Amino acid sequence: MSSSDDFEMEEVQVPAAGDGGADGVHGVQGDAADAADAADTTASTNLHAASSDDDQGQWEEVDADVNAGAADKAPENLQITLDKSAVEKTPETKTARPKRAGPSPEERAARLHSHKIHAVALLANAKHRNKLLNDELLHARMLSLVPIHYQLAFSALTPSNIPDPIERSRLFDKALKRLMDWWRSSFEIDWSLLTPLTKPYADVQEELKSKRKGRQSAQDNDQYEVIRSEKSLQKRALQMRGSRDMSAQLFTALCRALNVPARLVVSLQAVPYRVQSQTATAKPAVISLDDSDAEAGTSSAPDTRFMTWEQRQKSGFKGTDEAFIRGEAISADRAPPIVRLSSHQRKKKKNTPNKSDTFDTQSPPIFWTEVFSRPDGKWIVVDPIRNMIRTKARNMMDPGSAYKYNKMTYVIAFEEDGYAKDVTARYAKQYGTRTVKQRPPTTKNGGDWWERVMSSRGVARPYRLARDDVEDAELHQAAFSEPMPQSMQGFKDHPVYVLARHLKREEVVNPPREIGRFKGEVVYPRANVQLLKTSENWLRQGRVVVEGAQPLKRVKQRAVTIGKRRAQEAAALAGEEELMQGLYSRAQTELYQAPPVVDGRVPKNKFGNIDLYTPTMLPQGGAHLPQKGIAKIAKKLGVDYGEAVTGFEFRQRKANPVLTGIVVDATQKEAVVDAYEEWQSQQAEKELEKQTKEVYKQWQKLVQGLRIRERLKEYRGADMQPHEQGGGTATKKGAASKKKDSGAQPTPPPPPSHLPSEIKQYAPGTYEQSLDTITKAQKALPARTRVREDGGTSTADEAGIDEDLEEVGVESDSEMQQQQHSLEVEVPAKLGQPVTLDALIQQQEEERKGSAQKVAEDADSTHVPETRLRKRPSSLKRARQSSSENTQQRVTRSRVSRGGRNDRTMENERAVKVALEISDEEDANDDDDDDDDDLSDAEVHAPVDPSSDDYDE
DNA sequence: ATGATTCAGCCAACTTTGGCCTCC
DNA sequence: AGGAGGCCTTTGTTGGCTGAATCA
Repeated sequence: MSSSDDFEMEEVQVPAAGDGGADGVHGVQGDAADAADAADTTASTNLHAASSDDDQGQWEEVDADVNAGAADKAPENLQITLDKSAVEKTPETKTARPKRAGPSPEERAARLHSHKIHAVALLANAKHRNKLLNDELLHARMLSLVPIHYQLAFSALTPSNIPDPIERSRLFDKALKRLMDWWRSSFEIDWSLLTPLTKPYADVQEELKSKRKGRQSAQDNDQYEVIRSEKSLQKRALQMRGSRDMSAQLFTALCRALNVPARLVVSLQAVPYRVQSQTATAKPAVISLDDSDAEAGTSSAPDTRFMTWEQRQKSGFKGTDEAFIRGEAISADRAPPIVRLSSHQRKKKKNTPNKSDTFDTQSPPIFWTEVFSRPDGKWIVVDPIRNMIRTKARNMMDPGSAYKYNKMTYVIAFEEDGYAKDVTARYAKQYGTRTVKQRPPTTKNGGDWWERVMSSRGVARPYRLARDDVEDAELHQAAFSEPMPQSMQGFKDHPVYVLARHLKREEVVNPPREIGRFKGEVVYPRANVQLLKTSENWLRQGRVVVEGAQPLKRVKQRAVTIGKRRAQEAAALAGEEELMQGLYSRAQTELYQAPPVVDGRVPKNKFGNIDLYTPTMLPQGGAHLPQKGIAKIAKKLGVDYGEAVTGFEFRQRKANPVLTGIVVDATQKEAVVDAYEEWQSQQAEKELEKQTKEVYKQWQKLVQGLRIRERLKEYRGADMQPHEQGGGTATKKGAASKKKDSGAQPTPPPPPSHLPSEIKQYAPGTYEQSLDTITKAQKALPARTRVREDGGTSTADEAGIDEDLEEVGVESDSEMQQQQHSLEVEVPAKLGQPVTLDALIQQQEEERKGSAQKVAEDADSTHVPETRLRKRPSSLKRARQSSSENTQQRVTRSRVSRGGRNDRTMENERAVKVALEISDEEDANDDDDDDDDDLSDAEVHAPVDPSSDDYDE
């Protein structure tokens, strides 16, 4: 799909640039078509899409040139010439690569993780394989194959037999050599078996993708040598046949069987995490082919890279092993993928001089053996297949840049005891220049990932042997005796050498000892590179620059804060040169010694506080009390203190000190802390007291309101809703019910909410007063309410209020606290949730009664019950919410009381509910969301919901 | 052909002592 | 009225890295 976009884009652009040459246009299309084949992945899609802007820019530039030239020349001529060049140039730049083609941060991370996981998995695999090699039966079987005199040659090499270590060493080598010869002639390498070499990341992704799709991977497991247990090894040992890797492994086992300490060495072929850069690696001629594969994720299946040696023979590939491993066989064997690979390139490769037509086995292996020479006290490398012993290990095993799919990055040696050691330095040709740089870089805080892996439990030997020290020294020597890099890139991040140009802003070579020159530039030892900091930064580390020290380097000052910025601007205005700041090395600093506390006086800085970036900065005789709010106490006590600045926060280009407690005279510490703790407990008490008071107050309000209500009821002698009469109070409810009940005025006995006429018998002021009180009580209730979802109904709570009223006064403090607690747990969000089942049941109960009454009073209004039904839940809900102070204990009691419910309690319940309902409606504006069916609301706030009028009649 | 340089894009480190509003 | 304390809000610049393109 992206390719069609590209296609269109090209077609539009070419004419836009003028009457382009036919060849040029064709070229563009062809390339676009190639891209169509290639652009399978979204990544490449994006890359192509991203490139369009750049292309456009180029075209625009061309146009500008046309215009510029138009003044001098005839436009026709111009169009032709410019167009030609433009067309020739554009496809090149376009298809070559978009300008910005680096992997996304996500892909970068994925690559890095893949690399790490792969490396660790390979390490674990090798560790396991190494363990299998210790199998005693395997050893016995192998020994049974080895002629006895080979065995005796080793066992005879004792210091008592041959006292001269040199002679012993010579004989050891000789015995080893003979063993190798025997092995080479006896063990048959099966070249048809695959060795898992490294692959480009894109190839791995491709492979995974096809696996996910369920497609059978072209390279099946039977192409690999599957080792399931020791038995598999024993079988191959008896057959004396297997892969080249198996040869190395079994030879290691054989050495161990012969009581010669032997290591299994493996070069881990982890998927590279870096994008293969064209310039970064020395690439063989096939590179354009391979790269296109990698980038576009196309065609050539990964298995081509792993063509077996047998396949290779059939294919008639005549190149060298090296060329074969590099993947050149692909071009000879398979149909070339759709990439631009000119034929002369392929010919050239085919014409590479053949070393031999037979399979030469000189390519570096993935597995090999190290044998410990006791007479020398050293590990020596052996490769029976290539008949190599004690050869310069670097030249022997490092595939260098010639092998694209055999990369030496981690070389690990597993000893018989299962512990591993990184011996890469012994084998890598360019350890610092190349090999180490292929590993994930060390992070600032996380340290060296690979070091951590290699020092982890089960990998590194927890104790050290004498030979470890010898070897470490040797490896160190190997790493540091590496010749100087031959390129500028080689010096970058080199562990041994450094050029001045690669120094970072805050780095300096001190002392600047010259150890060589590279293209006229002085080469310094990396060991002499020092990290510098400004004096302020050293202070943040608890150090100060010693007096008289001269900065080792001066750099431009960074102006991040407004203050610094202004200072710089002022300096610029004054014509002064840029503000510079000096950098100092750690050696130029000393530990900061704060002025001591004298006579209880804490020394302070110019801001009136005390710098305490590190614990070492605490003044002598001082004590740091980090408690929050302790400064107030110290002040009250009259103790001198300084607020401790432990860091800074940056906001809006300003640095804000982070104050963490105070510093006081150490002798005052206890007094201040005691006072602080005392104050804290007082505070806690106060807080509790306050809360308790508040709870009492609220209860008081509620109880008062209800008592007033009770009294009103007594006045009336009936359970009525005086306020519903409407009149001067004009509550919403009243207004609503007035309208509703207008036709049923004379009908006795009316339900509480529908008897406006009787209200007139009471003095309106009394009603208002009582209503007001109840409303206030209601409002005073905490905002956080509870909606019970368990078995207990909230209406039961309300029913129980009357009984509970008597108990309120005797609630103990602990119960109060529990109330507080339970209140805190409740989630206000529940306010808006639907009514519970209990509430619905209750509501239906109400409904039954209500409709009976309603039928009596308002025979023709069939909508009313429905209205009430719709209205009830919200009212109930609110009522329930309002009475939320009821604690768990109270609820329990209420449930009990529900059992003995009589008419009177029912009445009370209803009364409470209605009362609460009314008061709620007084400030019910925010309830509109859940009460979309609230009739009275609709009437009072007229335009809220016109449709609700329909329910009215 | 190879390596050096340049460029673009991106990320992460660096920076290092207020001011306003509310509550008590 | 005044002081204390909480809250506001997370920048902008640049060094350094990577990879591609271009130059030598």
